[in-house]
Amino acid sequence: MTDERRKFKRESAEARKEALILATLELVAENGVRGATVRGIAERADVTQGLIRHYFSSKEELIIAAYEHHMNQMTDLTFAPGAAAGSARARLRAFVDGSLTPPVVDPRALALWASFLNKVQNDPQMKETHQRTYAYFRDRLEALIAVALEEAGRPAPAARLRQLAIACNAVIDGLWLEGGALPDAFGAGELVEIGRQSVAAITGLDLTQEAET
Amino acid sequence: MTDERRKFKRESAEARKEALILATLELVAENGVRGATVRGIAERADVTQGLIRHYFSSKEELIIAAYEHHMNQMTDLTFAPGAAAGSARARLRAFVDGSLTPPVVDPRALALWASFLNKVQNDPQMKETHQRTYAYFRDRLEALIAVALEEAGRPAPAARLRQLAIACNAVIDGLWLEGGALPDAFGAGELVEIGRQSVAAITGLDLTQEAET
DNA sequence: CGAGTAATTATGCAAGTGTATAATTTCTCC
DNA sequence: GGAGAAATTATACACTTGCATAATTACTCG
Repeated sequence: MTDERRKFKRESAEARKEALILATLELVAENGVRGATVRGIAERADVTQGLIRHYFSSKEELIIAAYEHHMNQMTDLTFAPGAAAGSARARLRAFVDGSLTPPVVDPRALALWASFLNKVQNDPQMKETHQRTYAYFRDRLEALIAVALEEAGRPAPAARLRQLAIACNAVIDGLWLEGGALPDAFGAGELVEIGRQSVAAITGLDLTQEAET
Repeated sequence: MTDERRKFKRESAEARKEALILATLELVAENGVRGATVRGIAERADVTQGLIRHYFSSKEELIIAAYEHHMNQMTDLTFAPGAAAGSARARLRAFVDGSLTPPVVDPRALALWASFLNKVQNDPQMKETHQRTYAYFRDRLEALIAVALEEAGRPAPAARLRQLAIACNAVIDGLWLEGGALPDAFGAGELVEIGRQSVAAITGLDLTQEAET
C-alpha cells in the first residue's frame, strides 16, 4: 500500500494551456480572481500545481490569458450569428438577438465580467484589452446604425450617431446585465423582444418585422 | 525605547461599526471581497484587528453589513433628489438625472457592485437584499412611468408597463455601468442627456423640456 | 477617587497562499 | 529498445489569512 507517484500523459503546450485557462475561468466565475487559487485551478484541470508554473510564469499571467480568452469568445459569440445577413437592419437585429440570448446572456458570463473588473481597472494590460473590446463593440454598432439609417433614407450626422450608439449599447448592456443577474426574472425571448423594441424606439428603425430572405 | 502599548479612545458601538463598515467598503472597492482582509480593514479604520471580532462575529457578517449599507446608500442617492417634485414627468426626469450623475455614476460604486456580485449570487441573505433592491427600483420606475403616461393621456396596460420599465431600467443601468467603467469616455452631462433622450424615445414621453415650477 | 467593567490591544495558531526547486516519468528519435 | 530531453509530479518555504484568547487600558459610577 505504498503511495505511488501519479501517472500522467504528456500533452501539447497548446492543449494544456487551453485546459488551464478553461479551469481558471470556471474558478474565477465561481469564486472571483483571488478565489481561483493555483491549487484549485490545477485540481480542476486534473493536473498538479507545479505545471501551472511551467506554462505561465505567474498566476497573474494565467489570469490575464484567461481574461483575453474570455473576451475574445464573447465578441465571437456576439458577432458570428448575423455577420453575413443582408440588410443593415437585419444585421442590427441579429446583433441585438445575439447579445441577448445565451450563452452571451448567462449568469456565468456576468460573474466573469464582474470578477475581472477589479483587475481590469488596475492592471494596464487588462485595461487596454477592455477598452479595445468596448470600442470594437460600440464602433461596430455605430456603423450598423449609420448604414441602417441611410438605408431608411434618414442619414444622421456623426454627433447624433454617437449618441444613438451609446444609447443602444446601454440598453443592450443593461438587459444583458439583468438577464445574467436575475435569470428567472424574464421569460424566454422576453429580453430579445424588449431589446428589439428599445433599439427600434431609440433609432426610429423598425426591427420587429420578419427577416427578409 | 521600549515598545509601548498603543493608546486608544473608546467609541460608541454605533460609531465603531460605521467606521469599520466604511473601511470595509473602501477595501472591497479597491481589492474585492477577498482582498479586503481583516488586517487591512482594521488598519484603514485605525484600529487593531481584534476589534473587528468584537463587533462582528465573523468577517462574513461584516461583509454583509457593508453590502447592505452600500445598497441603502445607493437607493437613497437615487431617489432623494426628485422625490418631492411636481408632475410624474418631472419626477421621472429627476430619477434619470439622479441615476446618471455622481456619486451614483462612479468607478468606485461600479467596483463595489462588481466585487459583491459573486457573494450576492451565492449567499442567500445577500441575494435576498439584492433582489429586494432591484425590485424596489424597477417597481418605482414602473409606477412613475404609469402615472406619467396617464398624465399625458396615454395610459398603458400592465404588460406594456412592465416592458417599458424593464427597458428604461436597462438603459439607465447600461449608462451607469459604462459611465463607471470608462469615466473619461463621456463628456459632462452627456450621460444624463442620452439617458433622458432614450427614456423619452422608449416611453414616448417628452423629458427634454425645462422643469415646470 | 477608586473599583469594576467593557472596549481595545497584543499575541498565537492552524490552514491556505504563491512560488521556487528537486525528483521522476513519459515520449521522441536514432 | 535505450539515451536524452522535456513534461509532469512532488516537496518545501516564507508569507498571509481568519479566528481565538489572553493581557491591558479607558471610561463609568458610586
